[in-house]
Amino acid sequence: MMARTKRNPVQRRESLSRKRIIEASVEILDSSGEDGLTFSALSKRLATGPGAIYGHIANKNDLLTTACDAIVARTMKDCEFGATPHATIRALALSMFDAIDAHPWIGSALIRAELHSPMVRVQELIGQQIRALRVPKGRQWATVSALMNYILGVGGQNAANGQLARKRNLNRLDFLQAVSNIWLQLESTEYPFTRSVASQLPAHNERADFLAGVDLILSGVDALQQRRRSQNLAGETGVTATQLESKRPYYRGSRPRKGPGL
Amino acid sequence: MMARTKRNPVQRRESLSRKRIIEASVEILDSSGEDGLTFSALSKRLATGPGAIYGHIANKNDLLTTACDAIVARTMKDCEFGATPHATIRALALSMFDAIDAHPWIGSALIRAELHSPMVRVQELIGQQIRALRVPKGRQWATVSALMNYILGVGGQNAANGQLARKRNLNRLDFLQAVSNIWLQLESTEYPFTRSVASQLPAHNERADFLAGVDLILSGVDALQQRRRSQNLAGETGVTATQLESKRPYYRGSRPRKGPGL
DNA sequence: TAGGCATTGGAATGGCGTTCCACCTAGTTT
DNA sequence: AAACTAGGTGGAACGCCATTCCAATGCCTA
Repeated sequence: MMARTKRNPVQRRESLSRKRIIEASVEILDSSGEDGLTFSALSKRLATGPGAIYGHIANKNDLLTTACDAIVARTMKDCEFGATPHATIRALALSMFDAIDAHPWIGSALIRAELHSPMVRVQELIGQQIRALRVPKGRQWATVSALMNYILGVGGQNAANGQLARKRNLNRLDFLQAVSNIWLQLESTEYPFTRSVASQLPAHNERADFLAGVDLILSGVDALQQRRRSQNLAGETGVTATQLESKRPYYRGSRPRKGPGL
Repeated sequence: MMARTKRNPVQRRESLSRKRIIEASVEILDSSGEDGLTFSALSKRLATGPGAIYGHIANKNDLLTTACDAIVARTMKDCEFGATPHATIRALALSMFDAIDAHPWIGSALIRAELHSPMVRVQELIGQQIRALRVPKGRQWATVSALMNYILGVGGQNAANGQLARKRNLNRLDFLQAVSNIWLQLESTEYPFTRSVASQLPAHNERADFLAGVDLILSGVDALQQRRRSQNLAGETGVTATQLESKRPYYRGSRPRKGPGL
């Protein structure tokens, strides 16, 4: 029979490892952006060939997701807990906002990521705070979704703006001015709101506005909590089921692929 | 001198046009997914060569953004207005949710889109409702951001799940079961919340939960409005400025590119 | 020390977005 | 009516990329 004892799956020299590959990927992503991460660039930096990398990583998606997860994990470990659930959520939100700003590629990587991995970390921490706020079970999911999507959405948008500005060789202010001008040139009859916001755009503070949104959602949580308490309701669903027929029979498979098992 | 009379910029036969190209793109995207849209597939369908397309479209990004915009514009035109701003926002949210579900590629296209175009349409309609609710100027932007990011974020996530399920040849229920199982296998000490939600996952109703999130945010809007009224404040900023030093000097250009002028 | 096999790395592959340029045609000029 | 011309057209070609393949390598086990 063959060897069954495999304490270490072979540990050669300074050999390749998933960890080393991810570290190198993060370095490349941070220095050269998303487009900079290619298997040839990566293998050059690791002094090897592209083929070797595939011994440790499934494909580029895997690479991006894992790199993203590394940053998210690090961010959430360093994130300070606040005295109250509200404070903790705000702290987490700001940490994520800054992390995405510092590593803009996270934004798009989070989308590509397949359900588990990075998002779940965020979901968990927010969820714990939501539980601490005694939000009823039936509403927890929607509440966490609202917060998580806001944080990742606005964070990603902000980062995308930064990348766009860099591509155009503009600094923050010039970029916002340019956007403002474009918005001001829209049809005033069709775009009254956008035009009215346009002028405030260059002066606005991304982080302050970002936090204001978090507070808005949190105040919604509080309001529903208070209403529930004063009415002494079970409040399990909380959904007024309006227009709730789904229009399609949902998805049904056609094109088979391989990919790692979920 | 040369000809200056150019009534039509030349109209050959059934000639190519930006419109025809976008229509064909949408058809391909809907039938074959995001990966199916290639310039060779597109030019084959249009009975021409890839080069001809570049006379009307800048690049693939342009193609995707414009196709996305076409769907968003159509969706918002068909979207019914409600009796109240709340009702209108809910109707819009559901319309977008369904549109993204029907055209899953919109989700990723919206991210790639460069600031203007599709997002602005959504932003405008929500903004108009927010104004109708008499939210003070200083809070409008954060409010619209919260709603828009929630709608597009959750919608995109839902669509991504659908695509993932299709790729794995699973129907909705089996897919949710699989995700639920993965979540249940997480460390119970580290992931108490995620585990607690996992069991509810297969039974949950995406659209109901989605709407619940919209209502959550709207209730936050209402709560802040009532507080403002009862306290009779101007409430211009509404941000309690905690931890608001930005850590980096923001972005500063390095890599020049070409691309169409903003 | 000898053998075996997982790891390695570079060459090869197929496909993509994009560019290039010879051709063609509609509209203008003579 | 015939020649001209500018710009739309389409197919070939380019460079780059993710991914695969396989011969060579070197570590572990026996």
